[in-house]
Amino acid sequence: MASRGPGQRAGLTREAILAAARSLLAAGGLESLTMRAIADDLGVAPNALYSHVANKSALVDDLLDDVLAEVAEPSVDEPSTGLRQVMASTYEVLLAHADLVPVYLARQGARGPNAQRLGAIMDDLLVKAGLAGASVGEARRVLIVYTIGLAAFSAQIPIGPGEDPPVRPDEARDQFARGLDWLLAGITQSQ
Amino acid sequence: MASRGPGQRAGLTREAILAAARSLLAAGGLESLTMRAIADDLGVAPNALYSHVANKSALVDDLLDDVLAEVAEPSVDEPSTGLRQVMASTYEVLLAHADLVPVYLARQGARGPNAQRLGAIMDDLLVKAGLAGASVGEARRVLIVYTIGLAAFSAQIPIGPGEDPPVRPDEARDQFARGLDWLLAGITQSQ
DNA sequence: ACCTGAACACCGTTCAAGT
DNA sequence: ACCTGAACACCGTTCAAGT
Repeated sequence: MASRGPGQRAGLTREAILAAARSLLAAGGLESLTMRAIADDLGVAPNALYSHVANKSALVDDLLDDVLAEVAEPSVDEPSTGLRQVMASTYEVLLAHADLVPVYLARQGARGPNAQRLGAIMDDLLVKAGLAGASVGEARRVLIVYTIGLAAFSAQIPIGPGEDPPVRPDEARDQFARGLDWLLAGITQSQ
Repeated sequence: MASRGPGQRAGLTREAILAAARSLLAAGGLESLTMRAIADDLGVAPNALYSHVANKSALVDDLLDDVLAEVAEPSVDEPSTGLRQVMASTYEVLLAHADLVPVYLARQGARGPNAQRLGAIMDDLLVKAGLAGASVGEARRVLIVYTIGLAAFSAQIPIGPGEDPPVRPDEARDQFARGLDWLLAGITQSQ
């Protein structure tokens, strides 16, 4: 390591920091995501990160919203089908980033631009399904909570009494789809 | 503080430690629950706790299962009503311990004796409702995930896009009940 | 068996200084 | 503006010792 003195640039970027955070998360899970580890991977002093990120919390917020960019928008206008598509895509994206799911749960649950975009899409479909007023927001929240919750369950984060055998990915997917159908049936038939 | 030397008893108990942990949690939330703070409240050195608790993780596990002891068992045999009762009671108990809800989510989600007991009760009701085989466990997990998820949402832990006004307790309760009805309708009608 | 003092190996974050 | 060194105020946990 040819060392830099103070004032010498390391070419640090916000995007480079996020990338390092992602690979750290993928490799060692949530508990290995520390500012010091990120700095270490980038060959930089821990406090150098604070020139590009306000604090760890803001960094994690960015991480969470970035993932939601991968969620596919529905390809049809029919409400039930459309909702099934967005929620299924969200579920798959969350499973693909299983290490982040506990963060969505414990933390605020993403409030960035991508979360906003998906929320608006869901609301549109719910209105098309005949919901109005407060029940639109209610149904949206129920669907989101259900999806993150099931993703947490499928992502090896055991919930509830623990005798059950470990869930296989395809079984988890079926289970998610079945519960989602239950919910959508209840939501649409209640109008 | 008349100080004790090494070897002198402080009258420490596992139950006293749990009580201190609970009040710390109630006062300052999850982030104020540290081994050192517990020790401080009990007038004891931090490492003294390790004579009564294996580690912080085990302590939190006990905390989580203790809360579930408050959940009321259903008073009727009719499956839908019984399930509505257990889940509603669980929801209320979780809301009464809002500070613990993120822990249920992020962490394993309780595997102690009380969690087992409630799981068995739910399974009984689901079987009475006509479910069989794998769908019993599926339905139970869906109901548990939904209940903890909605409790998290109601307990001021925002989930999803964030324009919504803060949810009032009674609104949250209504929302939980509505989604639960959706789920139960879907679960029972699918048989 | 139960507790203390001291220490280890960490955290996130701030501050002053260098270029 | 971007980075470093050093430090602050914390963590959970372990180890050796005292009674």
